[in-house]
Amino acid sequence: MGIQTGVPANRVLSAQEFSRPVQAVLNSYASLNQDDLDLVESALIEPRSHQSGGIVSEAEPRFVVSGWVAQVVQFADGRRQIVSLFLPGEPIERAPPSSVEVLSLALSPALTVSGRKLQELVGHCEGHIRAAWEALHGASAIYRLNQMLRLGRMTAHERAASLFIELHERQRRADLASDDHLQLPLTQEMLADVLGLSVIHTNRVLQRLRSERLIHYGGGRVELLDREELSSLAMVRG
Amino acid sequence: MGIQTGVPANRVLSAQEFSRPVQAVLNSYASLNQDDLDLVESALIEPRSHQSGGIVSEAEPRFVVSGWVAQVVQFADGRRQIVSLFLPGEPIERAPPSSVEVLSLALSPALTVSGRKLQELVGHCEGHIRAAWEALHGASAIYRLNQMLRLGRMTAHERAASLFIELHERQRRADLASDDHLQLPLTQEMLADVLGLSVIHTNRVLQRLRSERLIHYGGGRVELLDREELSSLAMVRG
DNA sequence: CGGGACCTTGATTATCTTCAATGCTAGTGG
DNA sequence: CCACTAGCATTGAAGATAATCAAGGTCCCG
Repeated sequence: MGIQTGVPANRVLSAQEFSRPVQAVLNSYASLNQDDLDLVESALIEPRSHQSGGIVSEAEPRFVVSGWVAQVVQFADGRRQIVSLFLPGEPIERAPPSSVEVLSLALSPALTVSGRKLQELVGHCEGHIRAAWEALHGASAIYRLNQMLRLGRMTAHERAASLFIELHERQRRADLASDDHLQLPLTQEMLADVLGLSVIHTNRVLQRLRSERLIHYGGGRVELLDREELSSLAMVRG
Repeated sequence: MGIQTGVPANRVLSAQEFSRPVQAVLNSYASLNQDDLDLVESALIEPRSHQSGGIVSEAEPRFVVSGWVAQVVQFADGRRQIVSLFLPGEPIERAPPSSVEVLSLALSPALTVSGRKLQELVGHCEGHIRAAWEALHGASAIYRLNQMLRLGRMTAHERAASLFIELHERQRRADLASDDHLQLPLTQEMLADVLGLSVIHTNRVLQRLRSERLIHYGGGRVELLDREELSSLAMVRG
């Protein structure tokens, strides 16, 4: 084997355990009945665990179960851009075969499962689960669009607000966030690579958001103190 | 009918005429035989013409035949971002159903055709035309990635170089560009909205590229005077 | 000739990056 | 327990990059 793309999860994990976030996300798009939930649980196979910084194979469709995965582009001169993030419950997209190398990396210790079998089974289904599957895969296009708008036309301050609002919503779908908290297992350097900013400026932007009492930041979590204001910065509305 | 999404082309256009760029682009991905070319010609239907600034319907898959089409996001405060461009021969992507409104607009007077029938026919095909169809639709993911990298990590100077290199390559596929020229039917304001820059800065970046003798610019065309240097700015290599 | 769309210029300000240090905390080995 | 280290967060100062403001200029077209 050439590149390390994760190892079979050594601890025995119950299928129930690692299918929960995927179930929750699907359910958030179209409510699933017990049969659907069982289908998901039975179809998610081959858990693999990835060390922080490890490459996640894109050879087959995989879902993130825990930890965060990102598509990263690294330039020759050291600049790096995180093109998209994949959170627990979300499918890891295949990178386009491009002139630049795009790698899917685990940003923290992570666990993924194969969605190959689920994809097949859902292909033969109708109804809610099919709709949920399609909405789930359509969502990544929305996140990409948001990311494009952040990088293209928003100020640093707005970018951070927009990202936090989006990440919060995504985690709510996976049932992994409370009303006003979200997990953020990223160093400021990684955050900078998502936002398209220098680490130092990222740090100052976070400080400003804190001093404006819009967020609490620290310990790998963010608390949204003023969703109104953050949303308006993110231009979700006017 | 609510929104004007183009009118049936009034002049009688030969199918040959408006299928040429699509044939050329497909052929650039996997060389087509005469049967394939005929298939494309016979399957492209319902030409519609769009005035500059007109909305292009995304209700069904359409190809651009002439003129440029763009996906545009407009913010409440006037900021605008062109998220992606569609050149002659290329398929217009469907925008994700998102919280922000994304419109496909003709940036110049444009002509489009429906690819509905072609999509169906290719679905039953094997071989080169199928491969070409898939490569064609995969290409848009690459262009999106390039756009993301431009906006995220490149300087204004690099962004412009990268865009011109990309547009030149895309036009070459459609057989619409010579070795070192490309069409650029955009005002500097539109260019600014693609590059994520102010109009004024865009203007200065163009001047710099001219003064460095990397391009000639004007008359809706760009001449690439130093592809080596432009490519290296675009970080296609080193 | 007047108007409008587009391009260009200079001056000023804001935003963001870079460079160079410093602090903090957790882990490691003596 | 105490250096010692490594990774991460923070700070200040300086400088580059890009936005904004305010005019002009050009060209085309009615």
